[in-house]
Amino acid sequence: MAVKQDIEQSIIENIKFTLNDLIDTNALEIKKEEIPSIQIEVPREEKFGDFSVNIAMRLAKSAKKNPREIATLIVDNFPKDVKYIEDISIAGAGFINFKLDNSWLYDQLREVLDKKENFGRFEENGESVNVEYVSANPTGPLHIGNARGGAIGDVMSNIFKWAGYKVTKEFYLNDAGNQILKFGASLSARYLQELGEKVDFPEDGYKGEDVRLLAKEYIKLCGEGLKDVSKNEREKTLVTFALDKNTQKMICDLRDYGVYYDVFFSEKSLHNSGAIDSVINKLRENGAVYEKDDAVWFKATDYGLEKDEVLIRNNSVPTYYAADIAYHYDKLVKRGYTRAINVWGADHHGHVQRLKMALKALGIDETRLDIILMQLVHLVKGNEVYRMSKRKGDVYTLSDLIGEVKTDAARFTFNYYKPTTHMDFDLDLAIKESNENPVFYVQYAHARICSIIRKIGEDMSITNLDMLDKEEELGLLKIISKFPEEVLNAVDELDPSKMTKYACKLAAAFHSFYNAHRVNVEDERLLNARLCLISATRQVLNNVLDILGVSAPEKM
RNA sequence: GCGCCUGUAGCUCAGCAGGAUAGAGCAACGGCCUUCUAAGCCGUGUGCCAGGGGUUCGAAUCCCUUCAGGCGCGCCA
Repeated sequence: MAVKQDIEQSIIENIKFTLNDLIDTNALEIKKEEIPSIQIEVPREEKFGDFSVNIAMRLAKSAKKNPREIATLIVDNFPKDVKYIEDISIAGAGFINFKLDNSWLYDQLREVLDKKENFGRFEENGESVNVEYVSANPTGPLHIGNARGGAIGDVMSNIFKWAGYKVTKEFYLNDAGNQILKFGASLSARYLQELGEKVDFPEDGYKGEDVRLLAKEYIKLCGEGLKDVSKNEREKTLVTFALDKNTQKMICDLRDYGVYYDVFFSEKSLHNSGAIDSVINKLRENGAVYEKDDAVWFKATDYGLEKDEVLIRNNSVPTYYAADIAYHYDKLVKRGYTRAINVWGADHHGHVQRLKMALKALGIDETRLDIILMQLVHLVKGNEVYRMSKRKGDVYTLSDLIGEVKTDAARFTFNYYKPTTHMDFDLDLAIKESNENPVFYVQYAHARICSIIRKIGEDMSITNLDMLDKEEELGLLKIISKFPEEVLNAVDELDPSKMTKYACKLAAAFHSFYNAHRVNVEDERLLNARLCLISATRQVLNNVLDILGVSAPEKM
């Protein structure tokens, strides 16, 4: 627990104590059960102190008293000599504002220097979370939407780790189903075309150049032997070959992008292992399944959805939906993760409730599954709009992207906006103005600190911290103290952009300090104190950049 | 038609478990390097928080409704 959280907790406890006291002495005529949860916040304006509580206003109605009157009662009866609290005042409609003495900031600084790369990291909380992201069809290269999903998922995983969860990063490989059959037919057609045969290309096939290249490559490596085998066998062989190629390529591209996985989970394995049948049987036992038109249906309407859904088609092939239910059963029951987080494109939102209700029908608490729906990336280049369709083959790929924009900049940009933001990604701008990307602002702060420390040496003793009393020094310390709660906040909101925004705030506070004061001063005691301050700043910058998977350069 | 997301400064976006005078970056303009990295700092301006109703001590924030944009509503995934 960090210093700041301790203080907040102490204020809350003391207010509860005071309120109970006031009720016991009939100064406040309310029931103890009527006390709402006590909310504590940091006021926008410095002059309102360090912490603020609005409990007086919230009690006004039930206590039938003017908020300021209640605030006065609380303040007058608030315990004296609570650690760090210097002054309590009442302002506005009835806010109770707490002003702290600076010693808490110095304690905070000591804590950063003590915990170092673990400052902001929470102890294991016993929960395990499976974070699944990108999960693209391996029928073609990764596109820019996958790039956003990769950045969000990877950073969200890191945030969970810092917040004390045991994390598994997972990629769901969609290597089964209809689109694989289409992929096979496309490959087969290209294969035969390459060998000079006149065959029609399937209407809804994958028209991208990459499919032709895969066929060529197969011919080069394995020859023309598939010409005379059955269509079925040719397609199967080519698909196996191509999926493997594409999957390897995806893994490589993602690695270049700083995205690594713990588990690649194959959809096909669910079909082969009987997991799908087994989960459908469980649904059947729970009375959630019926048969109609030779197909097997899930009674989704019993769970508040608009219409029932097919689980097994009349050709006896399970749907993607059925596989996905089995997949999540595997995560939440067989593998026993306490939570599952999926990063999906917004075009899949219709699938969210369906999946959750199926889990409910299986007796699983569906709130254990959270879906981060990210809005699609709209790729623009000047006035041109890129349409991304794998089947048309007009794709701006992830490897195109990291060829033009540095990984650091791309990861930072994709995490600079909340997942719900509809993003326009202007390529010209991203490339041309890459120097204006806030990532450089943050990295520059880190490099600057390194430069100072290189110059004056790393030796310091953690003393004379109370010499840090300038506005910019205190401001920097306050931002530093916020880091742990920002981590928790990002987890609660499932929002990785909290981290980039925080990194920018921290860098800004440092740059302000840097321009206002020198570290390398005559007074050795002050020099030492400031060295502690920038050293802690560098540490926290390192920690937040670590979460973001962005490098912290020592020189720029 | 139904559902999800979005609408805040010229542009890109924060703020949305109701709270004090609505913020930041970019762009524009004016300052700041003979000493630690000017990829930086300091200062200046801008808002019918899409429109309209409601809820209450108080609404950008919650509810209803209208408008605008994006995305869904397959025995595709």
